[in-house]
Amino acid sequence: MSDLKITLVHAGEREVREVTTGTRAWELFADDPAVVVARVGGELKDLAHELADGDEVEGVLIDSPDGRDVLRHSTAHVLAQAVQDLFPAAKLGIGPPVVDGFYYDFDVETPFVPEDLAKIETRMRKIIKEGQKFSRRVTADADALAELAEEPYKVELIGLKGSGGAAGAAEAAEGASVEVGAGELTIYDNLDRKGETAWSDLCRGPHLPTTKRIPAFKLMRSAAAYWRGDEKNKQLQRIYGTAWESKEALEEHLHRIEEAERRDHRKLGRDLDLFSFPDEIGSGLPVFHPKGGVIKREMEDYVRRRHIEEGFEYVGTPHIAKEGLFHTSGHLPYYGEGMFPALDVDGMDYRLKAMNCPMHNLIYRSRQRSYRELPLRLFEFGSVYRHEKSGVVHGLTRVRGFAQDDSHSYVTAEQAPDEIRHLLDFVLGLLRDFGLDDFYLELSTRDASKDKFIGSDEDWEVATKVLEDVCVGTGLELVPDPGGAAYYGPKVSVQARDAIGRTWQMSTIQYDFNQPSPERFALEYVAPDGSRQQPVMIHSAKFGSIERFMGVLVEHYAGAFPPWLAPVQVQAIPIAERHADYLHDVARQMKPLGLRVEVDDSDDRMQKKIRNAQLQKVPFMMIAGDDDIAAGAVSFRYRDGRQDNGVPLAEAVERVRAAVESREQV
RNA sequence: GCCGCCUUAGCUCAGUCGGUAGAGCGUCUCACUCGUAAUGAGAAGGUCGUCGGUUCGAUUCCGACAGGCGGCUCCA
Repeated sequence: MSDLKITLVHAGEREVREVTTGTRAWELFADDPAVVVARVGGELKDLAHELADGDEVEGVLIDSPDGRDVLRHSTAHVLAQAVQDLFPAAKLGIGPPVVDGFYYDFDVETPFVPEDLAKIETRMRKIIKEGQKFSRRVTADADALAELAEEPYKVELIGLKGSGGAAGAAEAAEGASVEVGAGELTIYDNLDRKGETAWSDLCRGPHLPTTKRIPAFKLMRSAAAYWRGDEKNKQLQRIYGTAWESKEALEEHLHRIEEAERRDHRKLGRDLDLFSFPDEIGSGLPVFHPKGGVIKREMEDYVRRRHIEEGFEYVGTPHIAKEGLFHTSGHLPYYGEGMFPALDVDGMDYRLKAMNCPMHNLIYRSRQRSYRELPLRLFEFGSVYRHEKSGVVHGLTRVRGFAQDDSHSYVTAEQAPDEIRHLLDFVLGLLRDFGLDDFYLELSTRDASKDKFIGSDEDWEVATKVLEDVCVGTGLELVPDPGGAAYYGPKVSVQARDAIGRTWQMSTIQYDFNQPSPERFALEYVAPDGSRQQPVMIHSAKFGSIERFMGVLVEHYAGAFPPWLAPVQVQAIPIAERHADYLHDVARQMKPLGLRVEVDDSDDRMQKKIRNAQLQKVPFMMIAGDDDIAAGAVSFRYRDGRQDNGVPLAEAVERVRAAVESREQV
């Protein structure tokens, strides 16, 4: 029983303590029930971990990111135990923590139904109440294989670990590393009050001390998922759940989900009469109603004007082309299954275009180009059609036909960095004008081990370096995305966070040295010395897709658009029928200014009219009764219920006009 | 594309243990004209997603297809 010196780290302060051999981590935190695991020498350990001389120990709180992961992973174990109690034939997959929750995969004969989830949840509550201990046990591979002989998926994971070490396990499946870590193989036993093993699972840990330390959880849904994330593998049944440090935190989480549902653009699109997806047209093919058309037109007008201001020339290209064009561009061999099948026209195969660049290349190539013309910037709203798999179509954010605000800048290699910088500034300014001002960049690069990328290593290196330098120069957060590049070149995308913190990828800038090459479109320009040189093309989409961007805007604003985008900017509401003419007069003064004003002269009561305008999320309700008319004024009501009564007419008109012009929210 | 669930009036949803259906909101008509989120009365509106099967009889049971939802895979 010699003494050990350990360092206790707490809130940035370090305290050296002497403890006796055999001291376990929990003894340091006995007075703090929020500590659920310990960070020892930088690694998370169970509270039952035995301390060694020189250890640095820090308590990890249940409401910290690591603490929540441990809580959620432990809850996943309880889920698995409950499932195997109720469905003894269920084989275990993996059960990692994920953002806001956890899941566990099971191989079962029949998929789970909602009633099963309710039963499983009840069983889980019982296990939690029993206060089972999570007990760690180190095992040899051979012993683990024998013990888990009835669990084929666990056996597979052990085999992968054996073959490839940590890398093998990491590749086994996203999340599989929680089952088998880099070091020794461990099994966690759940011990009941009597100390008997109630259930066991192969697991790296760490875990909560006991199941009783799970304060709040809920099973969310079940769905199929491919084993190890591979389409070719068997589908297992995945149960998703969430777990939190308190009932309140769980409630808040569920509330956030409700809030996201309230903002769902598919629902708001119908409620606000913006767009629809008629069955008769086909899946993923939206139609815009007049009110959605206003928003779409405002977006288009804005982005067309901005492109012209930034030196782009507006062009137009058709929706279909002979198949050979997409062989030349390289799209067909690489992404053919993403395009709609060919149309036979007089024995010749035509394709709906899935991208605009090949056609812009033909505009470039329509005559000889001089270096004096570069950068040559082409822009259009290109309607493209992509044969998205039936299961992925989603509202406006994943459609089969959409308009890209697509541009291609043809530049010399030397001009490329400046052009990219220029485009990035353009994009960021645009996003800000649409109310998105929290973003980061993602740099998608080639995965050299995959053959879906064309071009030489040197060219890829140069292109990637150019993009990276520009990105770093912005000072924005930069996240790498290895393997995410287009087949023809690396890509930088701007990720914008919306009003409730979700991130969306819309704007992209791509560096392409492949399509201009002699094997493809053989684009050239005449250099100052008279030689023929190959330009670089920079693909760029600001909204990305008009449709997707609108969907995101609907959710970002929860349908309450700023006046400049609002389909109806002013809803005029007479107090009584006799006040309608006055408001029609005011509307006549506003309309020449381009303002979208409607007078509600229906025979509803004015309270009802206000309610309707409120539900339609109209930014300005303009009300007039006897008092207003006598004063030559109107009264405003805003969406938040705020009132501003007796505003003189001239001032009222100017207020609306200024709000629209400044693109501010009201 | 794969797995599961779903599809009844314009919308949200009841309902029929197999005998062809209801409500609220909305729409239309009439009356009412009211100071900041729902005036009252009346009416219209559905081959119960489509096609096929079982059955004396199918909206209901079975199958296929289409569309939707939640995931997985994918996302140039």
